[in-house]
Amino acid sequence: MRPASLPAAPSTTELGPDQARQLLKALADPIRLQVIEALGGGERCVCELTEVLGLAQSKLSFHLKVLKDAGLLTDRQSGRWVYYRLQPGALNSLRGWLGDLAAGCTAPAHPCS
Amino acid sequence: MRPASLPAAPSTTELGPDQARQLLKALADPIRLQVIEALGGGERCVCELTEVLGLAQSKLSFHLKVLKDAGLLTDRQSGRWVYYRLQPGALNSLRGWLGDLAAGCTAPAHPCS
DNA sequence: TTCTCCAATCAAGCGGAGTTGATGGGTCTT
DNA sequence: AAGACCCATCAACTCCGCTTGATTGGAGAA
Repeated sequence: MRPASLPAAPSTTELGPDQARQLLKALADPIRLQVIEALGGGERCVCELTEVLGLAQSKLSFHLKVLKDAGLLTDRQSGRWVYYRLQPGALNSLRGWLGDLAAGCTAPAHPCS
Repeated sequence: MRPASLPAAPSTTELGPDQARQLLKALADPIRLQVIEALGGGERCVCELTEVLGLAQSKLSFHLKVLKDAGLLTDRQSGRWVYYRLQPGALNSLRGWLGDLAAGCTAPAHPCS
């Protein structure tokens, strides 16, 4: 059994439907979207995010885990703080996946019965 | 200044965060993803989709409504059948939105306290 | 008209994601 | 050492999305 929890290889890797679903689900939440946007400005520690977003520490930790498990975030511990940072490759992978999905939208009508 | 790392797909319509969330949520379901993929082959009526996907009529109708409300599908009635078809612009809009989101991922570290 | 078929909608039940508050582990300070 | 601080995790609860089965409406067919 692998150590697991490394769903996101670097930059543009082909991701399977499960990983894509996990990314979509992770992004489809207003709080997690705020986290993403807040981290768009750069690496931040949890204590800072709780202030900026006005969230309970427990709640924020829960959503950070969801984002991390999806491969959208990585964390780094420094002293007693934990810094989270975006993993831009994940967003681009999802973009590529959506492109592949959209690529199969040309076909003739298919009369029924 | 643009990161200039991606071809910058010109999104058809700028969508707000609410619409983006709705699209993400609609796509983050295995059944609805199967519907999307099935419709990638072209327009299909509901009765056909129930057979192909092996779903109860009621269940399929529920998911079709979710996808339609999100703007991913359009429907057309012909006789007593209803045909559903993909709305490729929605996928591309979401792609563009993801691109904008990923565009803000370059920033310096931000030491805490 | 009545009957059959297709699809949307409804109500009820179920299950899982999200929230809350408390606890525990880890690190630095005193 | 003890204490303060940051963060993850846990248990209990709420709530909403999904499922199920039945009903309704609409459009042909007999």
